[in-house]
Amino acid sequence: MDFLPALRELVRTYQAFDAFSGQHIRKLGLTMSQFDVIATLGNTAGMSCRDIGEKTLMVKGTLTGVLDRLEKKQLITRVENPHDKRSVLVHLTPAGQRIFEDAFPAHLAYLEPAFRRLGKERLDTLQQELAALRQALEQTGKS
Amino acid sequence: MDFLPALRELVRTYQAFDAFSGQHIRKLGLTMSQFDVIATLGNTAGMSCRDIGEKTLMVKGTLTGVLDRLEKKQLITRVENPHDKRSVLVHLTPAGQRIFEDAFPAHLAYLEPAFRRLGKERLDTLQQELAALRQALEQTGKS
DNA sequence: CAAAAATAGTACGAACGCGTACAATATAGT
DNA sequence: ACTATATTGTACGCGTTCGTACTATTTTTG
Repeated sequence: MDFLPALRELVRTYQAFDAFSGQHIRKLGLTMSQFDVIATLGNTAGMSCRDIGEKTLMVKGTLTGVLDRLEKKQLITRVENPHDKRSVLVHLTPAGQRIFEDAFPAHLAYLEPAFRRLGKERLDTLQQELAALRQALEQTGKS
Repeated sequence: MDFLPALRELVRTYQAFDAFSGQHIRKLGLTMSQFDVIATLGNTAGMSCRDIGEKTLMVKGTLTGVLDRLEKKQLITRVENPHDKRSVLVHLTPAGQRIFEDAFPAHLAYLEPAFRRLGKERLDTLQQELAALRQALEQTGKS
């Protein structure tokens, strides 16, 4: 079975999205990962690294570095979790909150036209087939 | 329009593939990028960096480093192109050729069961929808 | 309760990935 | 021919990504 074309298209499309999205975000002085963390942290009362990693799909080792740079930019703070001294709670600072309120809707508005071109139906189909492939990969990986 | 779920699935699926594929390739002492270059170079009489980059979707700056490491491993060589002194021709060494002949089919065989689970039809659909999304992204990026 | 196993986060090294700048060479335009 | 422009690859810095190892805490178990 010749799955290489589909595979190739997966990579190409992912990269196209990454380029398209990243181009906009870099203008705000952020990286995709940093933006992702800020978007995740918005409208929350603080999250552990573990939870952030789960949402953003970053492994914890990666997250440490991203948080370090966000902390240096004074967009987030790390405070000790009183209930579990192993973990920390990550919060947006007021400056981080401001970026969330400005940049997040702006970025959605930037992305929207591209996805609108596809239409809801095709987008749904795409999502389903992607999920099926992912499951196939994860299932095969286990066995 | 709520495109975030589809977007999220794109990223998750890409990462799932990357993890699944990379896991196998790392056992051969290669990285995905290195494997990609070797697979591209197999059955050719040598290619320029430009062409390799086009096939593997790496930007030239990235490629320089990957080629450096492959050269250090003595899997490729860089020879001057007599027709155009700006460019170099990248070849597989005999050792590189051996890896291509062994690892490339082995890796396809490793990937195949996962894709087989989806079936040809769903795979085709997936490819089409991905291509549509990519075009939408590229079109929107231009205008 | 004490030892063993799990969990949270950090530290670190290797490799990518991208943007920018740069040197060498080719190609166009005049 | 000569200059302006484009192309090829490298150099470099910043940030990400991953795997592995490690410390500090829970949590589980015997």
